[in-house]
Amino acid sequence: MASSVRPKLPKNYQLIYEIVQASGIGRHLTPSEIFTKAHKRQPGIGFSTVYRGLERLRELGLISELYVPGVDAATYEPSGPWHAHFRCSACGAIEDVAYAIPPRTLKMLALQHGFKIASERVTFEGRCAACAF
Amino acid sequence: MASSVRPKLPKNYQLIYEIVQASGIGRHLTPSEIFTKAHKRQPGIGFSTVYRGLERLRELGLISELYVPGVDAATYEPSGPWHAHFRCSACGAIEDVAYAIPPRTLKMLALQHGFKIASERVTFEGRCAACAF
DNA sequence: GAAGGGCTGAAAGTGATTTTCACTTTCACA
DNA sequence: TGTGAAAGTGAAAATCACTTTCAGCCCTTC
Repeated sequence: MASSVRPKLPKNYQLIYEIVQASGIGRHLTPSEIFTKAHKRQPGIGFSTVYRGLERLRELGLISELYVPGVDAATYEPSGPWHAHFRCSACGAIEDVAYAIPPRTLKMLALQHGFKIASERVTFEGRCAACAF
Repeated sequence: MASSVRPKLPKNYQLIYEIVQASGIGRHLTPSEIFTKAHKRQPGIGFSTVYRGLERLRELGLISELYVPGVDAATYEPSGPWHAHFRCSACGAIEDVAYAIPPRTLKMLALQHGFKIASERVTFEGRCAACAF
């Protein structure tokens, strides 16, 4: 389905979506970075539109939002398979990590505590390869 | 060691520490809640002192900081054994969950990616027992 | 072609956190 | 016990991310 038709998406939202897509999985953009990029392509676009767009796209599941401790802005990335994130406490880089908590474990925890788990967020912190030494 | 001597801690920081301790593991306080409590015991204490104290205590590893998506203030809890957190998307409650990613897994991931993991944060989201139905 | 809903940008508002600054307290050591 | 340096302090202002509001525009639908 790649860049399949999405006829109902207002063009500004489409633009935002493209920007986040273009950044690729593994890059993580803050709203203001997105705004800057969007503004280049569409001068006159407003801040609020970017926020609204991000919210909408998130609702639609097209992008996902990510809160990383130590970064006070939310960051966005294209939706993709579940994965964890790693943040280097030295250089601040954020890396994707192919890891998800096993479904069996989730089920067990949910059962134990009596709640329903809809999503999980896993973030590691430490030093990346470049800063590790 | 319980409330062991910590001769080097300025008394305001000590106070903050006590407040967070007193809240107990599993309770999660925001800086402004902490400020309010501190202010009762020590009228005249300033906001900045609370923030500074929290920062210091965190550096010392005496308390831990927790960012929960959907809550825009940081929250603090006494340091304790590693555990995950669960946030109910309906009522906003935050629960502790006794879960940590197995050390073996961490080691493997670290090896794979070439970084050193110092800490992990795991947050689940969904509906708590009360809201699940 | 008119009605109505969704979308828009600008600007003001909100609330958490950080910074600044001048003053006070604490501490190590002579 | 005196002394200077370093650390801690509170108030207020600044910053920063984000949200809300509002009046106008555009595009679809009838």
